[in-house]
Amino acid sequence: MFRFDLSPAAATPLYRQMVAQVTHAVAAGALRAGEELPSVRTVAHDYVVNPMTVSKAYSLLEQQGVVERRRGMGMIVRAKSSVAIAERLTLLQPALDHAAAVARQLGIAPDDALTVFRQTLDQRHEQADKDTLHE
Amino acid sequence: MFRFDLSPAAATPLYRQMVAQVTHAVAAGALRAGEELPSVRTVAHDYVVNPMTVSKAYSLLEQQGVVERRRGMGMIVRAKSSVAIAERLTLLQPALDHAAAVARQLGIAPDDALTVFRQTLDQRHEQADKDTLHE
DNA sequence: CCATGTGTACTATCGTAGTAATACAGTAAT
DNA sequence: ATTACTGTATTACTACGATAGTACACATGG
Repeated sequence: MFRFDLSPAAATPLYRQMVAQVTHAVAAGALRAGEELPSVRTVAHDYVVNPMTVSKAYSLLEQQGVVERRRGMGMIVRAKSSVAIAERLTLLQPALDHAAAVARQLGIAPDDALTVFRQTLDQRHEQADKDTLHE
Repeated sequence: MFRFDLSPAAATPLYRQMVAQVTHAVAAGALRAGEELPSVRTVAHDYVVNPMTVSKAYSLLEQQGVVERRRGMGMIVRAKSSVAIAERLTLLQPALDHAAAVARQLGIAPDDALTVFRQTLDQRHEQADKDTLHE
């Protein structure tokens, strides 16, 4: 079952965090067509969030065509199981644009920015591997 | 005189945009110690925002020790003219962290993310060069 | 049918953050 | 003192996110 990673304190609202995470998981193929999302009430209970907040996120996901709402039965993933690498890069682009803009404002050389980004990516991968072992 | 680049429609509030831009400019050495920032009312007029919004940004900048407020006289840059590359990279880090997190959620290989980031950086540099010519 | 599980509509309320309006406070030159 | 700049404190308005409660709609299995 899909697991969220929610930060109530973050600046980005909870329902947007959910939307982004499901969208990314579907694009990456971690969530496949036909899979069920956890029920509104389950998520609300597990993450101590209001059911309507979850429902709001699911509604948005339906608008985007990512999931299919089935009243009385739960939500299932609608999109094709995995998305082409090109489309996934499109989703990544905004984050990269922002990072590049900041780098420029700071007068940081592209090479330096790239080096640090490489380190950051490596760290995340190591961390992820650890997490996987613990499951 | 320093120029802002404000997007009223953006998700990040105006006053935070200002804080970030001044902070970055000072760190990069584009704004040097003793330089004056444009007056609250000037900025308010030029960018069609409320003077208090500008003042709020300036207050935050003072708290951070970046500028010095002088009632009746305007704000001047207080920090040393330029900051070590290491510290500038610290300011860049959050943006890179976010990009790396999204890349992982999307299941994008580090090499692919790096490649796209390199392209993005290059585009920004070309664009910046063009802008400079037009000034 | 009914109990229990799904998701939803609607309305009201609360808290917070961002922004705006007004009136005030300090400096400098005339 | 006056004028014309500077920044500021206080207060209020507004929008948005999140919550709460209630009532409803659909599916499934007993």
